[in-house]
Amino acid sequence: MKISTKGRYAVRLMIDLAEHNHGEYIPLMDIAKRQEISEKYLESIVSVLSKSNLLISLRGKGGGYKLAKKPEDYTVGSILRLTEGSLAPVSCLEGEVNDCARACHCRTLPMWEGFNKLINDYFDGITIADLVSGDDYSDDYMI
Amino acid sequence: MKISTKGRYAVRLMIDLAEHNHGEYIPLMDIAKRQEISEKYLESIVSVLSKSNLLISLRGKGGGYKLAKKPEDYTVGSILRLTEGSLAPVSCLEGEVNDCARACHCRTLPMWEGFNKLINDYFDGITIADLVSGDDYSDDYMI
DNA sequence: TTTTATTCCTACTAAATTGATAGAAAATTA
DNA sequence: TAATTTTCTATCAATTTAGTAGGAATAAAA
Repeated sequence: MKISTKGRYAVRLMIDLAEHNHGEYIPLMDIAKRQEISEKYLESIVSVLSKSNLLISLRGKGGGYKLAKKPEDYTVGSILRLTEGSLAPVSCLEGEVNDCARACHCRTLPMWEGFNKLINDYFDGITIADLVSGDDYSDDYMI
Repeated sequence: MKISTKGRYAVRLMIDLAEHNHGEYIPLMDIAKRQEISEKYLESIVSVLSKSNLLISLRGKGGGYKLAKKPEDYTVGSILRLTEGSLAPVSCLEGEVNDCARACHCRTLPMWEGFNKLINDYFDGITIADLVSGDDYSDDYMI
């Protein structure tokens, strides 16, 4: 039950972009160096964010990436759902409809549904703006 | 970010044992058939629960497994932590101390700590007794 | 005592996922 | 035209997940 590096690196990348959010495009290499993450690996992560228009990109000299919105307009949930594929804790909750044959009499389904809601609500309640400040907001994260 | 079959099957196995909790030992094959899970695979899961004394086992004819405690005395959290290895959403929160070099200035650590607490509190608030009844308790699971 | 039923133990394996790496094409600016 | 940067396609090693196989040990019953 782990958040993969894809999701974790994506959040760090978004925080980095928010902390250097001065209107200019920021080359991926700068972020990779600051975050100590391989540029090549970061590339595969940033491409997902870019294709979904969470970021604006520009090729060539002077190019790079910048935020498409204000830091407070990105929830961590939206970033993780994109990069992790889904935040559902069990695969039967991934789609719109639950096509598991056991669903109608499953003893554990309500528990997983409750957990699923808990996860999504938690991460949808945190924005990138909440994370850029150096303050420790841990108390706020505990419901 | 998925709960593996090990954890999910373990919970189903415990529910099955609770639903057939009449003092007799229950052979693993019976559970495997009812739950439609391979007996051989269930074996590897039940051995963890048995070694940790969550279950009482008896070999030979008339043998099998039965609960060591009342269903209401097993939290889902204790079962999942055992079978999943840990419920920590990031590896740096697995041990007693966080030995990640980035920990002291990590922007995301408080968020993961809050999430970690949320997960453990949620599953520690649900017992096997809560799951054996056919009623839909989903509202209770939403905090 | 033999048979039967069961857990317990060790080892193995296929498939999927994770976490990358490599090389080059396309675009943009200077 | 040169330099810089994103974008695209392909590949790959390590790890985890999910499951299988065979047999030894144990206990009860016939």
